[in-house]
Amino acid sequence: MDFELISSNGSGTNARAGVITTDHGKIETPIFMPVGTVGSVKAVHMHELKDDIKAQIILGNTYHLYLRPGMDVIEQAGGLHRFNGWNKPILTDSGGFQVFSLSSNRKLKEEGAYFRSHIDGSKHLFTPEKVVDIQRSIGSDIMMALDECPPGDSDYGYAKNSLQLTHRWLKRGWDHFNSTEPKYGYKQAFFPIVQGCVYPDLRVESAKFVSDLGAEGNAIGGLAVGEPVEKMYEMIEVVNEILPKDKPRYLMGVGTPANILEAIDRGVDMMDCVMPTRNGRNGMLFTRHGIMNMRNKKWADDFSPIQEDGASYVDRAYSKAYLRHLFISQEILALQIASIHNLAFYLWLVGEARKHIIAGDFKMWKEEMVINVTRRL
RNA sequence: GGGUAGUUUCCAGAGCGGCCAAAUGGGGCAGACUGUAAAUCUGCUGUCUUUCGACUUCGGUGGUUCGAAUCCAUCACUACCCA
Repeated sequence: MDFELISSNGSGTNARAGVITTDHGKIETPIFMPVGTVGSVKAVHMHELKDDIKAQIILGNTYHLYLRPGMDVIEQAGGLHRFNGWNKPILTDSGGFQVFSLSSNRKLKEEGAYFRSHIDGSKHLFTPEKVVDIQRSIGSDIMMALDECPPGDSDYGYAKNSLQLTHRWLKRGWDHFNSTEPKYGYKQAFFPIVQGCVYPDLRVESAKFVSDLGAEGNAIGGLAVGEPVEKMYEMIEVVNEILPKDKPRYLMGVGTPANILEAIDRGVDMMDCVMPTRNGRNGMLFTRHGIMNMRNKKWADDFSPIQEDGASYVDRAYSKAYLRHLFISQEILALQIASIHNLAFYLWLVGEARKHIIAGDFKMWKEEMVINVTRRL
């Protein structure tokens, strides 16, 4: 994996534009990465992902793919790219987020995280090494370290202990990564993850620890997990002050359109989030003019296009009234339209951000766009 | 023409003398959702009131009772069965 910085040092902003090159193609940053947990971006076909949404990289999840269909199937398929038909870059999360989201089904020990499967209750152990092995089998272009993602309201003591465990795991995962080989003939990168909750000194310590590994890219985790949004922005600033400038920075699991713009402003290059797909399936549409809840009655007789100047063909192919009807009728097409729309918007948003970074007027454009995308329509 | 069952808040449907403004489901209205156990979850859904609470409702009318959606009489209507 290679990262080329094309533009940075804009006035009043730390925003950067760059290009990541992987064996499955290039990624223009800043980039938003649609989430395809079990190997599928929910409700969206691969051709829509490529041609309509213009996704450049998608996510998969180690925990979910390991449980189902299992590594034997993925390996027989020749890796996830061949299995799901996505021949562009794939990044896999390690299962670290499931340490957080499935906290009632897991137990943390020094050796790793013991999970009970949410599917059948069976017991599994995820170690930092095993998670690397699984991601080797999946064949993701970028794999993530196993970490503990503590809740946003964790106290300092918990955060400190958690961070130390994450760092010990990180060292083990990194060593294992460096002593193993890819299975499918193309290169894989390993991203370590900065933790430390909302405590600047822990974030600084973690950012230094992570930077010292010299990985090809670095991630910021443990944000947007319940802490105030201003804390999140502060932590991004603290961490990006330390993370190497010549490596991509990946802010994990963020966020709203406004969050994304603010993160880019603070020097983040990569982001992912379930929000455009999940909230889309639940009737929420993000646009450059504001947010629409498509189930609201006010759209019932609004026959104007979903978004006249939208980034996807669905924006002009269907009306607001029709999309509302589909949601109210619980038609599966509603979920497809909303998912395509939201993802296309997210990709458009980061694409525009990139243009404005290169043009040098990102800051001004961002200030205005943050107001627009936050508005309720 | 005869018989039987029934008529409850938007719909379906509980309720069988006080704990009923009335279960439950649906529908409706709104909200939430941030490295996906989510096509999910939450709230509201007679009127008035910020709350407490007050008021008007269970086909119509008239009774019984301290008290009726619940018991009685009668009228109207609906469904099914037999002619």
